[in-house]
Amino acid sequence: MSNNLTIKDIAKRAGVGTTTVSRVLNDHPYVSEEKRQKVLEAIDELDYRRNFSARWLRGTETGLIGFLTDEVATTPYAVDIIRGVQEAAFENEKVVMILNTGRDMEASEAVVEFLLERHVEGIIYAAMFHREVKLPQNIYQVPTVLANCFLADRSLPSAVPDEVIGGYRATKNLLEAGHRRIAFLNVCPPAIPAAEGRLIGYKQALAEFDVLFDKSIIGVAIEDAKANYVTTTRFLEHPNPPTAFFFGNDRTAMTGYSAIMAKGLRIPEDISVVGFDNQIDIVSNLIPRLTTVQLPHYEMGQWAFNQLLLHDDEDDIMPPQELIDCPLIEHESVAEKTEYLAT
Amino acid sequence: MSNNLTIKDIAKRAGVGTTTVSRVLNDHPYVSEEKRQKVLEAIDELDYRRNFSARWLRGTETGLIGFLTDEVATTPYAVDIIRGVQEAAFENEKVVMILNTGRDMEASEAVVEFLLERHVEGIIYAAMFHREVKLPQNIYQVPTVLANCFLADRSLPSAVPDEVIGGYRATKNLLEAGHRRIAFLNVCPPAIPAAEGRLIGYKQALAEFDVLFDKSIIGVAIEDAKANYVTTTRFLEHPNPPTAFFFGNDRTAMTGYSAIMAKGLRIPEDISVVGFDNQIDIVSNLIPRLTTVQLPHYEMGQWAFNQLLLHDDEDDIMPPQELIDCPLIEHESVAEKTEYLAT
DNA sequence: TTACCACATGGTATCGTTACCATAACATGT
DNA sequence: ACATGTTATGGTAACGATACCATGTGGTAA
Repeated sequence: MSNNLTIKDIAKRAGVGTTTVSRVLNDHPYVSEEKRQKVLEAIDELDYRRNFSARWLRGTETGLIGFLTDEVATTPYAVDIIRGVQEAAFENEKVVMILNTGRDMEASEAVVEFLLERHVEGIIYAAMFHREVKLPQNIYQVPTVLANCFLADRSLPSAVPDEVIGGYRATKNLLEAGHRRIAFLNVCPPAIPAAEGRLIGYKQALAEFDVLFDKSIIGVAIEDAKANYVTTTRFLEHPNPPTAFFFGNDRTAMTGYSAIMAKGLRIPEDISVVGFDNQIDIVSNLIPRLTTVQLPHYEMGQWAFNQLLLHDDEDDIMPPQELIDCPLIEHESVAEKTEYLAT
Repeated sequence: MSNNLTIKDIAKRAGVGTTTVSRVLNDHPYVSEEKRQKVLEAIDELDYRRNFSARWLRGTETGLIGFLTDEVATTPYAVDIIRGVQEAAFENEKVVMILNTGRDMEASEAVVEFLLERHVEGIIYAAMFHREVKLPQNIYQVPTVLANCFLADRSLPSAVPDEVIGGYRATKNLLEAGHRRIAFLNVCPPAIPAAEGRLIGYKQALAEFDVLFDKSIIGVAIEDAKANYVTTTRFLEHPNPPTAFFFGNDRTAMTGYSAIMAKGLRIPEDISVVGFDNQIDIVSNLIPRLTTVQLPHYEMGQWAFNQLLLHDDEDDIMPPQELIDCPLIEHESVAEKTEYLAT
């Protein structure tokens, strides 16, 4: 039922002034232990709850953080960004409003307006996949931090995955297992940071092990499983075929498994495989489970929130652009390639 | 920058009273077109935004809806429930606060308390998978609706998937393609509604086609890919092997693909497969794409929100328990089994 | 003794908006 | 002419919590 008690009610009940009640509620000093107890009892007995609207009205702070995204709330990929933000926010007594905007600017602007109307203290903008974003101008009216995306002019703080280290770790893992011919089905289009970074990491690892980069076993992973299947098959039929595959994402690795098995080859005995993204449902239901690289969604969310708390004061200094590590998650899809080690 | 304009400021600027401004803002009658224009101009020029805290303080309504869940925000499975709620809420000018609670009662109670402190108008409680839930007592202090879960005593409105029709559709699809031996790896434990319902649906469809229920090709799909792989293999080695599989979820179907292919069998030419859940990343990256049954997450979210809007007045009448349809999503993993049709 | 400070306490103005009341102009019906 | 109703308008008291100010106690240093 509607319980509309105010601090006046408990003040009366406890036989004190409203100010004293407020002091107890906010842990302010100058309240005798005796009265504090009385107030707490009264609160308990009447089962009173503070009205946060009134509270925030007085202080001009709303305690609201906006979480804006192109479509992250809709998709499973980056759900952990939300979790990261949420947990950090909860600890800081902030409330997160999650909204998604379409991709077009006008819709975004309207949603930002919605947040501004509610006087959010800050906005976190997250993208579903690591990419450059363009934001509506009105977002600058409130502190904003980006997660899993960035602006061309770097005018806002931003956290993105360190794709290079991810690509490096995946490749190095295969090299250390003795593989020297490692096919790479990179994500695409090639201009996006994931594709660029992972390729650099791949090359770095190869160079470290004195393996020449061979363009003929580099392909692209697109959003069409059939096409990826064909690409994988083609590489397996290469005159000098790879002994290992590095797939740009776990979904493609999954399709790759099919192609490899269809050729009568075993994983990892004949072919080793590494993926990227650590999509848990895919990774743990492949046989054998897929070794992959984790995208730091949770960490980006946490970083973004904490950045927002700081952001308040500092202003025109260069906004930080954070690269967050991508750890390797090892499972059973990589095996030693002893013949090569022997050479 | 901090822009602390109030309706007083625009009242002054427009040369009218604050009441008139408020009337314009809320589309109330009794404002001349002339003054309405002046006010709108002033709002535009000063780029004023309403303070929702003050607004809600006055009206006692906070416009807040709490979305509570055991772990849905953490997992990709039921993300669409959120989307359903969110979109309905946005249209109704409500703000959704998403929070997750652990499984234990004390944590839940604390999180509900957090929501109550903020005077939410209602709570939607969602579960990650369809199951019975127990809720902390304090949740009854505010209208609450359940999505993808239910209470033993049915004391709150609830929307759950119609598992029976789902199981029926999946099985019927295989029967219509001519299959008569259909292995079923049901979800488990057997006491959960998903397992019970789908089994009933499976039996119903068999009965309709005069096929006897054969316990020897019924198994369980557990959260261990290896074990499911073994189960699938075992069924394939059955003296009278199935020509089709109905897997209790897409993850298990995915593992099933591996087991079937490892036997040198083709999908769908030799073996037809149907899944359950419509987990998009799995469904569309299997080769061939998996025919499956959709869980109505989005619809449950929408239903729950709309129910909350109604719930306000009605009280002790029996709270509705809604069964929501599970449509079949057809892809390429099912093929005609003409031999059987010929018999 | 006086002056000053730390602690304790409550009254009240205030935050920005809207509900309510009061006022006024003008039209309509009797 | 007068009562009654519709439209327009603005002043002001709430809403509930907190910041600020005022007051009062007791203790300690000068």
